[in-house]
This record gives sequence, C-alpha cells and structure tokens, in this order.
Amino acid sequence: MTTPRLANAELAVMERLWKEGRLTARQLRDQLYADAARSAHGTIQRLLQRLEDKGFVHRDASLGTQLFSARISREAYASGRLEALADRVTGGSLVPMITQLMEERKLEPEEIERLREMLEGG
Amino acid sequence: MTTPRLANAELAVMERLWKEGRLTARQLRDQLYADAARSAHGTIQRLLQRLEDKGFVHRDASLGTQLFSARISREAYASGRLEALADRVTGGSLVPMITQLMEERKLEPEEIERLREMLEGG
DNA sequence: GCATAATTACGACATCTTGTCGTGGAACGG
DNA sequence: CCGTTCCACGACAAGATGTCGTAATTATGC
Repeated sequence: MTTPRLANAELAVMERLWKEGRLTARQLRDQLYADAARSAHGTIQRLLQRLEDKGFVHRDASLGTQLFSARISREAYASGRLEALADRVTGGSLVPMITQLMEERKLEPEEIERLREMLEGG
Repeated sequence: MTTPRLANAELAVMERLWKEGRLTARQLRDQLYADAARSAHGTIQRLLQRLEDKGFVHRDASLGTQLFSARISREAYASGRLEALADRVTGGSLVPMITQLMEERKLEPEEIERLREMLEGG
C-alpha cells in the first residue's frame, strides 16, 4: 500500500517514462547511457525488472520487443511519498511541515497563492 | 544544506530526544532496548555518534556523563525532508503533491481547514 | 588513592540496497 | 539455419545500516 522509495537510477528511468510515455529498453539505454558501453543494457533490464516488482512499471510484451510505461504518475508517486513522510514523522499530518516552511519563508508567494486556491476550490 | 534522511533506528533515537528533551546514552538504551542484552550499549553510542556527525544531535560533555539532545526539531526535520522530496520529484513545488492528495481525498476536512487557516494567516 | 563499575570511542561485521555487468538462452530477420 | 537483438537472472562491488566487542577513559565507593 505504501509507495516504496525510488532510488536514483530508478527515478531516472521513471523520469524518462513520465516524459515519453512508453519506451523500449533500448530507447531507455540510449537516453540514459548514451556514451556507455553496451553492457549498460543489462543494467536497464535489471532496473526495469525491479521497477516492475515494485509496481511502478508496466510491461507490454504483446509485441516482439517489450514496451515499458509508468504505472504510477509522477504526482501519485510524489504524494505517496509525502504520505509516507507524514506518517513516519508527523503523525500523518501535513500541517506541521507546511507551518514550518511558512515560518522559514521557504514558500514562494505564488506557491502559497496556488495552494490557497486549491484548498478553497476543493 | 539538505536535510539527510534518518534511518529507522536513528529516527527512534530522535523520537526519544524530541519527547524527553535531553537524555543520557544509558537512558536511551533503557527506553529503546529495554529487554536486550547489555551490549546494546555500543549500538546506542554508535547511533548517537552518527547522528552527531549528521548534525541532528548535540552532545553536552560538561558533566560526567554526556547528555544528548536534538539539534533539529521534528518540524524542521519533516519540512527539510519535504523540501528534498519536492526538489527531487516535482521541481520544488508542493502544489502537485497536495493537489493529488486532495483528489484522492486523502486529506481530512479538519486538515484542509487548518492548512487553509495557516495560509491565510501567513 | 584505588579498585570496581560505568561510560565512551571505535573497529569489525552481517545484512540490505543499489547500481552494474556478464552469461546463457529465447526470439527474430533474412 | 545463422547472426543479431533481446530477455531473464545470477553475481558482485560499494555504500548504508544496525549490531556487537574491546580497549581505553572516566566516575564512584570505600
């Protein structure tokens, strides 16, 4: 249920899938390991397998070459991790975190405005 | 500058320090490893040292036995991690995460209300 | 003061995760 | 068929984490 954390290389793969939609392992390799030796291929394959195990990636094997796509949106991942953070540290509430950011003036006025609008609308 | 992540055992120590204020290594051992063998002592010492290295804990050695206290509040830690999450995943913005939580109805009405009040006040 | 007990520093490990690679075999194109 | 591409999966190094043991330092009771 809880959204697992994505490691760096895993996140890099997800970034590609979020931007491009569906890609083959070969395309991912070309984008993420453009200069590397050809054995970076196994790396991509490994990463994709682990991402599939964690439920982040969908594998379409109906064609000859498999097509990979994100099973979870960037926003769903981000909010899932935010939930996990809140559960772990602040008893599930966002209020203490946002309060702190306000006090430290870490929030842009525009960001505050957008948050306010959203909370009004919802 | 970025707030490092706290591992489980480290967080458990910080929880104690946040609740109790200042504690000796012995007190931490008694609370966290009540039943364990006495060698859990080195574990606490190790954890405290790593926490000090990361800047989470202050060590007061002016007395005979050292007193440990949190150098960072729970809220500062939580918001630091939230910032790190936003930077890593949503380009630094909270909006996509909160939007998603709203859409999934993961926010209690009371939580929404408190957030709204805070954003108005700030 | 001294012996005993507590406390501290720190090296050593086992385990897990992450990122990488290689191999062996399956699928495909001609 | 035969070469090329692709896939599954075992292996491994490096780093983080949690634990423990030991040796040295410090307090404490007499």
